[in-house]
Amino acid sequence: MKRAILLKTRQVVELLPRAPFHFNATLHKPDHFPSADNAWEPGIRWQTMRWHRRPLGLKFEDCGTVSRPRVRLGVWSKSGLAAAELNSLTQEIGYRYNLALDLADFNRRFQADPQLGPALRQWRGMRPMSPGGLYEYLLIAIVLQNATVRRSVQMLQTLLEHYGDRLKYDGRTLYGFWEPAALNIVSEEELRSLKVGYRAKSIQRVTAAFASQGLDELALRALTPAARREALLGLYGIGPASVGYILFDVFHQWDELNYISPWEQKIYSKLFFDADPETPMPAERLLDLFRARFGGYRMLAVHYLWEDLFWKRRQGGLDWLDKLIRL
DNA sequence: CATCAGGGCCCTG
DNA sequence: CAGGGCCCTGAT
Repeated sequence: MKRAILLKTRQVVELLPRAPFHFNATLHKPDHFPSADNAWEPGIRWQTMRWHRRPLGLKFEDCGTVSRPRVRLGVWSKSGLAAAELNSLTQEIGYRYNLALDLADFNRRFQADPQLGPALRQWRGMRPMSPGGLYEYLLIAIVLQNATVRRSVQMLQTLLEHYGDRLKYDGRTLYGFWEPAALNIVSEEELRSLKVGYRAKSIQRVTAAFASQGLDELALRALTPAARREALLGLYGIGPASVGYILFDVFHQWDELNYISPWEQKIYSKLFFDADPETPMPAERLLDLFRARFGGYRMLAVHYLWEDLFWKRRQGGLDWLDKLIRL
């Protein structure tokens, strides 16, 4: 096992998200598969992150309320960040966790929706979030493809163990994602030996896009949605399902919902039509419903109901859902 | 034991 | 634009 890197310098920043802000429903997504780059307990999330090549350990602590939100962010590093670095890091975290997102229009518009209204009240102030950058998300999307959840978990774990950093901070040891350049020199054979299968080629080519072709996440943020989609679809191994997730989670396109995969189709059919998962509604019919009911915020609306469902699943009793997830 | 499909995507015809 | 093939794994 790799030796752990000790992140011994801690710096603290106070974050003030725009109210309303729901700490736990923002900082923990029960539908995400578990991975060793983060940990959560109510009121606290630990998350590793690489910023300007430095491996960091983050700790978010809830120190406020939904209407008076305050988050203490601990930043652990090897030797401390300069003020400008800490500042740019804080900006980026604000972006990735949508801390400044104004939900007023969204909340107003759907408060009376018989299905969405109650979820908006229960999870008032929840935002989507994506702790990693585009590169990390692409890797996660690739290991999700055509695999059961358990296998996806295994593939990411193996990749983190082989190419990531073991980071020790705040009494925990978590893995940090590798720098694309560090993986760019690895052969397809070596990757295949880690049992990622045919995904090895996608991993290599996506990594090369960052490490040697200069793909720039910030530049993609500045593109129009259509150009951004096209650029992402141009990446080898990235198709409509992965792009849909990325445009929403990484690029914050709240109305992005144009593709429904078969397993999601079953869940949506049950949620919105109470249909038996064995005989789901046609995906087109679901998409029409979303357009009509949630237009402008299609995926954000569905995100609230989806998270609500997966929080409920934690309490147990959703056998039909457990069967569809098959951990 | 063998067979099969899974939280897709690429490539071919 | 439909359909076959792809790595591996656990379920059947």
